[in-house]
Amino acid sequence: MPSESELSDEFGVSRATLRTVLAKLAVNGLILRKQGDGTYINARVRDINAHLGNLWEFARIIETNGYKPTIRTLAIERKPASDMEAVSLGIEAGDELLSLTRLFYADEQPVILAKNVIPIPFFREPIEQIDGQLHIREILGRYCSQKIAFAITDIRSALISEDVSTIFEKEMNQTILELQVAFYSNQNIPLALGSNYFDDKTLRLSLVQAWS
Amino acid sequence: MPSESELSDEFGVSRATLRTVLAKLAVNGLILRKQGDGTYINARVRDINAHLGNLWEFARIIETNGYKPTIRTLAIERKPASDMEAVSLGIEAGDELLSLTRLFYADEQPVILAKNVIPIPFFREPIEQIDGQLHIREILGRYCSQKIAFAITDIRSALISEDVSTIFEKEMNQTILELQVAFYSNQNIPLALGSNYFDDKTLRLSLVQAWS
DNA sequence: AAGTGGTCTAGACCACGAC
DNA sequence: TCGTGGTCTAGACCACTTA
Repeated sequence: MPSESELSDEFGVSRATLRTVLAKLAVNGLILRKQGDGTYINARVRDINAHLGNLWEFARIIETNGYKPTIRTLAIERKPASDMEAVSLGIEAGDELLSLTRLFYADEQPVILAKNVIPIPFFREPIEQIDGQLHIREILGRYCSQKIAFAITDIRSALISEDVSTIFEKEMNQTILELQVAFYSNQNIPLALGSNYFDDKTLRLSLVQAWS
Repeated sequence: MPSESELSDEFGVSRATLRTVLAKLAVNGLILRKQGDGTYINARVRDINAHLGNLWEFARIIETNGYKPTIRTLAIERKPASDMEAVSLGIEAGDELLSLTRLFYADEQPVILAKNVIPIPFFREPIEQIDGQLHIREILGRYCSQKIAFAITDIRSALISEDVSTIFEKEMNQTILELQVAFYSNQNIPLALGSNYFDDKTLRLSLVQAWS
């Protein structure tokens, strides 16, 4: 790649500004930087699916695995919060939640079952109009005026449960990945929870870490 | 937290320098920054185990799960590269590898079985002297003069295999996490591979992602 | 020796939130 | 309105690689 000076000239910005951009590419390992040498594009990382800034963009993960992603909304409904959900969300058990169940397909094969819950009080608009194709980040933004600042994910292995095995058309005794996510605002308020069942026999879940 | 100006005064550095430090804390979600308001410490994230810059510091993960970590070296030996290893490492099948098998304990309970392989030609020192307590990064640094620039990890679920179930003292039919890692230099040269079997019933594997 | 990225400075203005 | 973080500039020097 061209040097920092050349690039900053080309784009008409200062070198400091350009460096902040390059730094963001570097933490994802998309470019490799060598002092005294130059900057190189990392082809190996370019084709990896989850860069852990977009771990929850399932459609993108499916796509980079080489499949055509489609999303089917299985259910949008109200339901009371369970004890565990209430604790995680900092609300009372029994408080109303919006529950959103969606199924992601890789080509025609169902591969990710995604269940999300959002406390009803966050909604500023009637929940009947929700577009099931949207990412949680967009749903929280559009309908709740909330912005996700960070997310904490627990990754577990599990035996496929009966309902999931039916949906995925897999035999029991198969294992899957369970991704339990909690999304928070920059006020540190829990905004939403996600329970995701990931068919890791069909899709690769790859993460990239880079060090400076 | 004090404002950027106060902190830069206190430490006697420019505000730009201070901001690069704060930015690193922010990508791990350790601090939350609000324009027009201030910077806040994120207590929720502080106690999480894997910040994905240190996903492979297993001892640290065990520690933040509330256990005392200990490492036992099961084997340090030479062995020929399998076909798959050869492809991943960009060498010929049959080329010699150093194979390092280690077992991580949480208190007295074995929880992570870590197998690593490094091509023998990388070593600049006799391999008999390797300290089994070291992190791969340190082993590659000290004995091979190689620095890890980035790593790609595949996360999978699996049924516990017979040997692992014996080591972990678990019943068969249990599931575990399989973490397949490849480490690369900033020349994009594969340096080492890791196959890690992670008892996710005992340890929580948590990841944090933060957005600006 | 020349060119690269890494670090740092001392300013400036803007967007935003709280008061 | 004031103070915050977000963005940006135009320079400087250093550490390092390559030739």
